[in-house]
Amino acid sequence: MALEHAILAVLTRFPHSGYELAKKFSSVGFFWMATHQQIYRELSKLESQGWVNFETVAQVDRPNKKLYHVTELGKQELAKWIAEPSEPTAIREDLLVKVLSGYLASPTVLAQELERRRQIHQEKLQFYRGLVEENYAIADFQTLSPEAKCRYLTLRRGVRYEADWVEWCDEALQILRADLG
Amino acid sequence: MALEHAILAVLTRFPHSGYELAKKFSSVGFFWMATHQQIYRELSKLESQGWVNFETVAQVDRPNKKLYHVTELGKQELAKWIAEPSEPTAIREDLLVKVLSGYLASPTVLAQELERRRQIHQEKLQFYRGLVEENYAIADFQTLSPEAKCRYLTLRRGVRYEADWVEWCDEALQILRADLG
DNA sequence: TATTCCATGTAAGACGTTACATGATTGA
DNA sequence: TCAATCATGTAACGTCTTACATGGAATA
Repeated sequence: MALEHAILAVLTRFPHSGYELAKKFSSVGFFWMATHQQIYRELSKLESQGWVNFETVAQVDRPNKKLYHVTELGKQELAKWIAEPSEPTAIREDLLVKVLSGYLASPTVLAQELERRRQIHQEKLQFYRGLVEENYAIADFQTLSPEAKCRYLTLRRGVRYEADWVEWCDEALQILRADLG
Repeated sequence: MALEHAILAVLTRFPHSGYELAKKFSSVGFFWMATHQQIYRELSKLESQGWVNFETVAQVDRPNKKLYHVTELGKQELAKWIAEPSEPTAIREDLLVKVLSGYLASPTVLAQELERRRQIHQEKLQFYRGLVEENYAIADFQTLSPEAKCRYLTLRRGVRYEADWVEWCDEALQILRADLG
């Protein structure tokens, strides 16, 4: 399971509350999706394993929060896990099932769905590209610290992923367009 | 849930036994992963909903099998489901969590993992490209039937997906290489 | 006045993974 | 003789999703 390790990875950079983690893990800007319920449950487990601990931070005009930190044990666990080989994530994509059997529905319906998906991916792509420009507008990536290189590479994966979807949607629409009459 | 619809989609083309479906849904050549236990469970559900039915086929020298067919009701359900909008699949990729916190491990370990992944994706890519050459070695895709177009497009998605991973692995290895000493 | 944001949780159910279970046949 | 293939399932457990629940502060 990588959710627990994804949380450790985020907490290694900065301490976060459950609420803050939940926002990160549900935003387009992140490559691991999880709901707040998953986060809170994992945090309890991580704490009972001694991989994280928390301090309660009192706040004025808003609820107090629990700020979680990674422990040394947590960092060791994360490093250990990184060294283990892992398989590619199984692909489970609704849209591909729909395209495979798309000839059963009207061509218009399928084309609309592809247009819609194209737009979603286009928006994510622009968001990611904005992050690249803001944070990595440099000529030589070798000047980055190892940590910054690692973060850049995950962002780069996001850019490629979304761009690839947009291009495929365009291909698909072009091939299906002739059937729209 | 798309597993039930993925099964309907496959059965719409040809009748399959649970065993045959399980092979398809666990192979590299398919874009929806499921174990045989999931398949058998879903088939029972689909049958009690009246979306599929089966005939028992007696075989010599090997166990009998249940050959499942889609019913009219099942086809209608599939067409209905295609028309509903669906969101992109949430990304949950171990490797990206590892890369994000990769600076905590030795650079060699991370590079090895990336090499390993590159090879996995390269193999899948070659497999998909082989399928394209075998089945769609044509100049004009407009000559394909709507059904064949749809099948080609899912395969095309696979080609793009694997190629994109390979290229990203190369980028990542190039950027991380300097830290390997 | 209604909605969103902050902040944390419980509970139920759907879905996915891993292990267990059987048994004949075919090929190395 | 050992492993793999064909063929179908049960059981237990782990993970994910969806709904329910609370309550003050800020904003529209």
